Amino acid sequence: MHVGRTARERARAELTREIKDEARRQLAQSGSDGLSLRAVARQLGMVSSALYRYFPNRDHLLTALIVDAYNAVGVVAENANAAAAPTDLRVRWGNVCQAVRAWARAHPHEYALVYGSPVPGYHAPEITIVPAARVPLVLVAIVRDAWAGGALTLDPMQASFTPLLAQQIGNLAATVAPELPQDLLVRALIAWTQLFGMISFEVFGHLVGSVDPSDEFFVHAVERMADFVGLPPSSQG
Amino acid sequence: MHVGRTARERARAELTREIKDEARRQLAQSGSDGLSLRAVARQLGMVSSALYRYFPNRDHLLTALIVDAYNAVGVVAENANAAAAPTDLRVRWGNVCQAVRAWARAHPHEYALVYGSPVPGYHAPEITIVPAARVPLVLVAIVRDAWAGGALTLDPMQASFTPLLAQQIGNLAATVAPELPQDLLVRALIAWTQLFGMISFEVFGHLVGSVDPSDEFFVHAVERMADFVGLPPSSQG
DNA sequence: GCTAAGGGAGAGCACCGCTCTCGTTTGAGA
DNA sequence: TCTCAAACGAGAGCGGTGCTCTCCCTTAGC
Repeated sequence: MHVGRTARERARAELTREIKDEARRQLAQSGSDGLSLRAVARQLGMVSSALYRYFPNRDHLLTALIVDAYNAVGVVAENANAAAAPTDLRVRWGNVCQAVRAWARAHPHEYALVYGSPVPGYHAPEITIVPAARVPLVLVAIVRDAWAGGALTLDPMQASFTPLLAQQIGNLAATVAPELPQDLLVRALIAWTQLFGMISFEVFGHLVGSVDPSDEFFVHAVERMADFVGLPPSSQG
Repeated sequence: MHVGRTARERARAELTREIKDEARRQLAQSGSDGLSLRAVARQLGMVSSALYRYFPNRDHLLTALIVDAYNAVGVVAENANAAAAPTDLRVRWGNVCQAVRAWARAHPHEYALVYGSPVPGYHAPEITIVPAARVPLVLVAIVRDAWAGGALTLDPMQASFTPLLAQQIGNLAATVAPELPQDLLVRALIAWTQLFGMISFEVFGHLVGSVDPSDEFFVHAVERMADFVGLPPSSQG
């Protein structure tokens, strides 16, 4: 594996990882604003300027953490999806939603880094696109399986799309789910935004006055959105 | 009105307002991280320490801006609701959602300040609770009117609530909509989270790969969520 | 073995939030 | 009307930040 890697290269890779680990540790404690390059360097026993050999500036370090966070929540969602019987679509759906929520609650600052306000002056670089798509792709995969299996409890309707929206959804479908009726893809998108809206409200404290703790509201809403996309009742029930 | 207000008191009130205005100006340009007390003071021709006579620290200034932002979006929602015929529930619903989205797009940094990641170490003080409730209260008001008028297109079901959730919803209903079936209130909550999830995704750039520009997706989703809560078709159509 | 690139240390710049001290101004009560 | 405490602005200063630049040592490839 590490053929041709010199000692210097290995040291660089390792230090890069250590910097990210320490940065993630501080991020988890203090949030992205509290993440200080100087503090990271201090913790690693080096001087702050040395850190710039590995990351050109603070934003690049944050970007690396963002990519890692996207991948972390993506893996969690994929595993949750794979843990259920492939034919039990509703359990898969519920597992994925629960897994994303659990990850968000366990890593609120990383969640905020990714799904909260973008860092000022910061615009998501291309590197984040693929990892960012992992969770929605899992959700779409479930809907695709439901459609392919003829299991959906509602008939997709086509009529009500404006031309531009139909085109946008068509383009999106072409890359992620060509065979899926547009109506279903739109419903999945809506469920996707609802899921993260709900999680964000919980993690950021907007549910405190209404449904907090929100565990039961969450499972209820997830079921309702599973209804909304047309998933059949759990085969196990 | 200003009986008993000394010149000093009036000057203090005015300067406090000017500080907030200038802070809001900088917030709109640079985001909350870019908001600097020193820069605000500089712009106002005073020295930074003088600013601490008016706000004990940066967080208090941010809190004032948060309250203002909640009220701003709340007013916008209330006006949009009032602008439609009271009986045309779906138009009211659509107006409110569109108004909130428009405000968010026009003031992305203020939106991020309120609905994005909470500032590190910052926990929403009580003063924000009432202003924060204005938008959801408008949504609930529409659902209440629909229920009171017998206009809803679906029958609320009661069965599927767990005890804790039923209790939470009951408590919430007691303070905002005592006569509303719990099922309807839950549906409104879900629609509320969907609305802000969708707006956050748009403002924070998470829809770039899928439905962007998202105007038409937004109106479609709003209609779908109006269906979801059971609002009847527009009486004007 | 030489040389160029890689990498750490340190000083320094301009900024930040915040505190403290020191005069000045203001306004309310004696 | 005079007094005196409170309110207020200016300035210096502390410890922190991101980032740059220079210096010097080490490493790796020719």
